[in-house]
Amino acid sequence: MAMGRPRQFDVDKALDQALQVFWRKGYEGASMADLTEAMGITKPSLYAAFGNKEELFRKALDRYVDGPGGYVQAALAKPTIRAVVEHLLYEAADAVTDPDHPAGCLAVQGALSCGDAAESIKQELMARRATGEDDLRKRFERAIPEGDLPAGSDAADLARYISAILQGMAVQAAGGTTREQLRKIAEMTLRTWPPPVSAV
Amino acid sequence: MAMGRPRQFDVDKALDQALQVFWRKGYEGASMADLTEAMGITKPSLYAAFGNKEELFRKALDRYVDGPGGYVQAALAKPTIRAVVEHLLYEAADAVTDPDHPAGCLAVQGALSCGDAAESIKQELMARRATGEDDLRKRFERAIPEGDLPAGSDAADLARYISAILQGMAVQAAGGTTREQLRKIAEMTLRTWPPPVSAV
DNA sequence: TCACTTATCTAACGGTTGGTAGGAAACTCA
DNA sequence: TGAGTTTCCTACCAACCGTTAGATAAGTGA
Repeated sequence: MAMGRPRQFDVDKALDQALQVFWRKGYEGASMADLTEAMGITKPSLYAAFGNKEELFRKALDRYVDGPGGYVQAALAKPTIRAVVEHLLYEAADAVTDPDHPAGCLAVQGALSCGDAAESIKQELMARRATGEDDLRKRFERAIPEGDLPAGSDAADLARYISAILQGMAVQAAGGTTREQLRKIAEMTLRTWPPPVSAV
Repeated sequence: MAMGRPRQFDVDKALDQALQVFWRKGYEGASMADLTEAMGITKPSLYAAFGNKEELFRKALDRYVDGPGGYVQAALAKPTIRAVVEHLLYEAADAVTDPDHPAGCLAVQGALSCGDAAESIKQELMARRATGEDDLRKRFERAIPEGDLPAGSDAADLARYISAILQGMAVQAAGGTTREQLRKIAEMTLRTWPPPVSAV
C-alpha cells in the first residue's frame, strides 16, 4: 500500500493549526494565507489534503467538537442532572478561557453573522448549537420521570436556559472576561438551579 | 447658507439601511457593494458622506445604540433593581427578535471574531459591551446601600451574570430562537433573581 | 530500471475587495 | 450671467480573495 510520494506534513497537526486560526479569526476573517502560514504548508498542499476552505473548516470543527469542545458530551454522561449542569458550566468556564486556545467558543464565534459566501458555514454552526441544545433537552427529559428534575419541568425551556448561559459565557470570554469571573456566573446559576417550576 | 449642490439622499435613512446590512452580515461580511445597494447611493457618495467603511460602521453603531439598542439605557433608569432587570430581560427578548430588524444584537454579532483589518471594530464592540456592563454594575452598586439588593451582593458579579444572559439570548436569537422562547429564559432568570449571596 | 502514483512547488487565474480621480451636474451668491 | 462650492456618476486603481494548472520531486511495485 501507500503508493506515491509520502506526505511531508502531519495532517492532524496542520488541522489543529487551522482550528486555532478559525477559532481566533472566524471563518470569514481567516484567509487562506493566514491558514497556510499557520499550518506550515502551501496552498496546493492544503487543497489536496482538505478540499477547500469550507471543507477545511468543517474538519476543523469536527476536531473542535471532539477536542476542546468535548466537555459537552462528557457532561451529558454524568449520572445526575446537577452533575450534568455543574460540569457543563464549570468546564465551559475553563474551556472558553483556556490559555492554550483563543478565548471563546468556535461554535459561537466561527460565523455568528457573515456574508453570503459563508452562509452555509453559519447554518452549519447554527445546526451544531441546536444539536447540543437538543442533546441537553433529551437528557433533561429523561430526568423528569426519574424524579431528578421537578415534575412539571419543561425540558426544552431548561435546555434553552442553560444553553443561553453557556453562550453568554462564550461571548463574555471573547470580550476578555477571566476564568474566575466566569466561574462566578456558573456558581450563581447553580445556586438557583433548577429554577422553580412556574406557578402558571 | 447651504452652498453647492444639495445632497439627493437622506443621510439618516441611508445610515439606517447600512445599519441593517451590518447587523445582518457583520462588519466583515458586509461589502461596500452590499452597503451601497441597500443605501441606494454610489460608492463615491458614500465615501463623501461617511468617510470610509469603518467610520460608516461606527456611525451605524451609534444609531443602533440610540435606536433599537436604546432599551438598555431606558432600563437603567427604572426606579428599582427588579424593574431594571425585568425591563432589561424582556426588552432584550423583544429587541433581538424584532421582525423589523435582523435577529440578534449588533454589539455581539457585528465582529465577535474577525480578520486583522476589522480588529479595531472588534475592539470597539468589546468596549461598548464592557461599558454597558459597567453601567449596570454602577446601577447595582447604588442599590446595595439603598437596600434594593441584599447586603453583601457583589455588583460586578451580578452585572456580569445579567450581561452574560443577555448576550446568550442574543446568540440564541441569531440561531432562530423565538421571542416566546426567549421570554421564558427571562422569566426563569427573574424567578430566581437575585441569586442568593454566597455563603462563602 | 521504468512505469505509475501521489505530493510538492511556483506561478498564475478571474473575481472581488475597499477606495478614488476626474469631470459633469446642480445649487448659492454676486 | 458667471464664479464658487458641493454632490453626482463612470470608470478605474492596486491589493487581496479563494482556487488551480502544470511541472517537478519522491515514493512503490514489477
